[in-house]
Amino acid sequence: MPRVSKEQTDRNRAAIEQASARLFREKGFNGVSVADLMGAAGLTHGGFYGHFASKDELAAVACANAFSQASERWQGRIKNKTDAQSALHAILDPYLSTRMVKNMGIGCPAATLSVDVARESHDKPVRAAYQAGTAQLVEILAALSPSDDPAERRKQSLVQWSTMVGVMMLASATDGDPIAEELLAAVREHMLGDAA
Amino acid sequence: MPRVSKEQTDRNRAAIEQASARLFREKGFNGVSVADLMGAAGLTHGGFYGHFASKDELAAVACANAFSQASERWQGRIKNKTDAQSALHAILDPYLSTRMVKNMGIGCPAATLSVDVARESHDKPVRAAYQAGTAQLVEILAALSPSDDPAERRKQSLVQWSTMVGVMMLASATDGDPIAEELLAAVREHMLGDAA
DNA sequence: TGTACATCAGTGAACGCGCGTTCACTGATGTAC
DNA sequence: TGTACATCAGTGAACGCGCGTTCACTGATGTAC
Repeated sequence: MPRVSKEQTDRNRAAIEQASARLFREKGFNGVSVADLMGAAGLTHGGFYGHFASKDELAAVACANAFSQASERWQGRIKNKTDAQSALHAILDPYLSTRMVKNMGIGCPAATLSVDVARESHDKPVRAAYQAGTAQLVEILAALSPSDDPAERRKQSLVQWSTMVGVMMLASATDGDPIAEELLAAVREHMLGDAA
Repeated sequence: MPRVSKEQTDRNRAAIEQASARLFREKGFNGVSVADLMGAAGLTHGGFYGHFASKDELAAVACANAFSQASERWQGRIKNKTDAQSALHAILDPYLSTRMVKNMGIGCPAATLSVDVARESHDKPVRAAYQAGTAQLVEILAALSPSDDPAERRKQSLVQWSTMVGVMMLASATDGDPIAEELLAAVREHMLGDAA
């Protein structure tokens, strides 16, 4: 059947990256095999090394993509908001949701990949991708802080970020237990003034 | 060389559990083999199934132990504190530390095991252990809240808990980048009023 | 535009390796007398 | 208390399996004329 057109090759690579961004978040770097990833993209495992030098390299690409997608989604949600508070709400409301808790594959990569990245050695490319992605998202949050002082905005956004990521991971890990919903509700009320 | 005395058997089992509590946190459930665990306890892999029915069962035991140790350490730190604020400080000050960030093996199991647990299926014994441990620690925090309203104390403690766990994971994942220290400093200042 | 051929994306068997788990075996421990 | 023997904690080879990666091969794509 091979060979395949240049356009199809590009589409195949994109499909591998997209499947990886989802599956790595869902099952972790060690929880998905190269064959799984290629299968999810509709291919067989042997062709993998025509697209990527190693599974580690793909992990970095997939991580970067996951953060880029999150960043673009955030930007899209806030771009026609007139005040900082409603912009923050537009980010937090869908972020702090049961849907995100139940679907790690589409959830925040900062949460779902955090422990995987923390266990990677410091020279692995995926760490750089994670750090860059984190920096990107924190900057968006910092811009929405009401404070005049940039240092204060930065600090506030780092605390917010910690709470957001923490609650998503705790709620995922305790999913099925009432405490998961309690966590989400408490943080929603704290950050959104939400009664739901 | 075998067999071994009853006392030695108990010591061996304790050594396996202790090594597991550390290594699972450090490398994750899938990152450590049964042979690794037994080796760390000074034994060979074959004897494992005399102590535990499966690696999954040990994961649950190790998780429960890690939470119990954390809970006892917290209780010990607050037991001779006269007011709630200094008790909270006694818990948070060593918790929000670089030492904990750099040594996942001794770090908070709620943080280091969260994503591993989140990826386990709902009927795995380790999930129950994680949920019970979480409940234990949150109750300690809730008791230290200044509010009169129990529901308010509970909500505050859940938000605090999310922030604590989130910052530890984010700081671990970004360790080596300046943002890791920035995260820790921002949360310390937020929760402890710490200038360090 | 049509033909001949080189390229190379994808296939699937194969590589060495490490995994969780099983099991026949060993020999010190614990016990019965 | 001392001896004979059953027990069983720990050993290490072996099981089937899946992993990341390599590679000879295929045949449609892309190109040169």
